[in-house]
Amino acid sequence: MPTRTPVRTAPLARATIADVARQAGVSKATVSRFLNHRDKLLTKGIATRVEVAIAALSYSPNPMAQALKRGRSRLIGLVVADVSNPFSVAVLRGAEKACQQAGYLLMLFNLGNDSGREREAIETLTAYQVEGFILNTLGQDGGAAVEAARHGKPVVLVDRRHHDMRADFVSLDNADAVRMGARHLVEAGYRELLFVSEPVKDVSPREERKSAFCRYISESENSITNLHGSTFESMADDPETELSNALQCLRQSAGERLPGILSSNAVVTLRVVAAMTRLGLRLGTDIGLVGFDETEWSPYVGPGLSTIAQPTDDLGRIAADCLIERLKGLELPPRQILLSGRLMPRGSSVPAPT
Amino acid sequence: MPTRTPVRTAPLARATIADVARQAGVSKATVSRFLNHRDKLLTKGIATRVEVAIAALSYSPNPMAQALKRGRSRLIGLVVADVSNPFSVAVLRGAEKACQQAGYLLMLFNLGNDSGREREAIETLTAYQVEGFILNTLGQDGGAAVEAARHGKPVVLVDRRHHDMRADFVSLDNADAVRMGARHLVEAGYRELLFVSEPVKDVSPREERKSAFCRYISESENSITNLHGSTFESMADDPETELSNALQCLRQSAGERLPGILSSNAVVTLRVVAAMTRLGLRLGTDIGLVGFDETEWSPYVGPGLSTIAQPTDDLGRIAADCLIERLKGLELPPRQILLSGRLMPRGSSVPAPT
DNA sequence: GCATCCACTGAAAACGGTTTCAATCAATTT
DNA sequence: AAATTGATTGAAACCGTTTTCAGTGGATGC
Repeated sequence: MPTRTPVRTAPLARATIADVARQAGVSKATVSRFLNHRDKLLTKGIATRVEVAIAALSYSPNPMAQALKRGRSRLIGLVVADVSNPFSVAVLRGAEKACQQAGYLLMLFNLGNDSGREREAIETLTAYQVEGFILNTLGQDGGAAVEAARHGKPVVLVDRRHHDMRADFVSLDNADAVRMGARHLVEAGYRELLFVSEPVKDVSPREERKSAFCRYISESENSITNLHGSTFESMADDPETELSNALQCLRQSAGERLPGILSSNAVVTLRVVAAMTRLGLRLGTDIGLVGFDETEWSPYVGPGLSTIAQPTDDLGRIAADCLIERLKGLELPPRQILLSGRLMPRGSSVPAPT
Repeated sequence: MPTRTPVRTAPLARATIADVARQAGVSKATVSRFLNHRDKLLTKGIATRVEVAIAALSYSPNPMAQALKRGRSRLIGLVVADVSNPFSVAVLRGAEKACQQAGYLLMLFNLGNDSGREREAIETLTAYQVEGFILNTLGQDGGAAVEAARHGKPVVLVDRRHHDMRADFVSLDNADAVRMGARHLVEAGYRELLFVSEPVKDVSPREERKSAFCRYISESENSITNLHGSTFESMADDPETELSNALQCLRQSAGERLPGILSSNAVVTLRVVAAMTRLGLRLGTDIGLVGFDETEWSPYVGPGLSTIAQPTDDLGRIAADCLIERLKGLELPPRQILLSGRLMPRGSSVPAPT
């Protein structure tokens, strides 16, 4: 079936409000009033005349001109650390849906893990008159974001916190999630625990997860016999061999204890899996593994990866909703919204039957 | 270390060209000339006066106003079938990089696999005066895109073709890639071949891959003894059980031949893996598998997934470059750019040693 | 019957840029 | 020395909206 083509040939240039006014025999002001206050202000007869003119020309107002005049653009800026990170994509999807429902459009800026471009991102987006920001950024240079906030644009932070900024913050409850993962490993029988993360630097979720892990260990050392924990940050230059070494060390220091790993996100998890594969170690039986971030492939690598699923769609949606509330004029001290994760136990945290 | 704050307090409202003109003691026109024709037209003294005024006010022109006046927005619309598809994301990354280098900004519209929103996407994007489109869409309703083209906006198609549209087209060389994958299975010893795809409908890459598969089979039946092939499209409602049944059938009709599967993209691949896991079948030894789309997790599911890697970054980059060339005024009949894939052989296409 | 009020509507001024057109002025030509 | 030229610059119009301000008319109050 061929696609049906419109009956009239579409106008080559978009119709403007002046065209509509002429067609309806009214002034531009009247057309504008029809659009913005519907028929509250207009005589019935005139209103319908405008209506048919609009339909006839299939007119829709130029958002650029609207933005210029009213200073509002119906645009929301989303700055994302790395689109190839499934977490960011999931947040994007959630935020997008919420924005569309509220009549906003998302303008995406991907940092590609290049922290230097954070300022550039925010400046570009402000130039396009975005009304607010959803930031999931590297945090190296909070300056730009602070400046945005000072320009009066509301900001919502997702996952990555900036302590020196007064802004809403939406995130996984990292402390709770870490506890959940670690406790699961312990209950499964693993006693020599290792937390593996990318370089912590100042990236807030990494800090929080790492310190929550340390806290869990020191809190549990007394009640759980033979428990031991340590942490490892893979360096940027050669994570492969480093990680292999770390795993070897882990097994040595484990002695007769079962070693188990808590990895701080999906890419780290994959690196751990890679290292174990290289070393010929079996997931679960040789080393237990629980990783942050549930993905569609988690069930199928090795015996299944145990993960801590983040409510990514909710995070994105709630972030967008927060922002939109602020745009509607909500005045409130900065909120902090923490959502809990969900443990997805699978084969990678099941030790060999003794 | 605290973030350094600018010395002067930043202005609450963005500086306008009028502010700069006043500060420099010149007219708006002069400032505009400085911005657009640099110092080609201006006296040295005036140019520097404008320059310092701009720096002092940290002025940058309002893109909305520019877009309104010149009718060009430095915006490119990217419509994507589904951001959760890693292929789309990879294309997005490539396109984004190319756009940024050329001074364009990408405006993303995600269809979320909802074909009904294709028209909405294009209309929204044209409303924002995007100068051109990169389309990776469902193809159900090419009408909107055709209309966009008629409005004079250049369009580049990625991966999904619309036969009734005269536009540049950038894609994987599907026929070649299918041949590569199928031949690999055959050379590994698999003889009962099954091509698994999502519903083909009118989605061009699915069509192309399916028909290329059939062509390969019929061309090779003579030269390769005992070769047999068939195809399967998973339906929308219950792909799980259907696929399980299909696999059972495959093994039955295989007889003593080794069964092998060619799957049409990453999500199908994962479904196949899931079905095999449910049925207790081993990848490679029980059924061979080669799947379209390389991902970072391919090496780690089962014995490693054999894949056909698409040059996704290149696809995105080239698409963007094509579009930008058109925007610069290049007049040429529609081009068709096909890039070849790369086979990544892994354990899932290695039969058990006999 | 005339002044007052109200409800609608149109003309015009913004918004922040770009571009055309005209004006100025120094330098050159005659 | 007067006229012509060319290079710079400013004033004003315009892009497509929204919004203020003023004006029109009919309905009401006396």
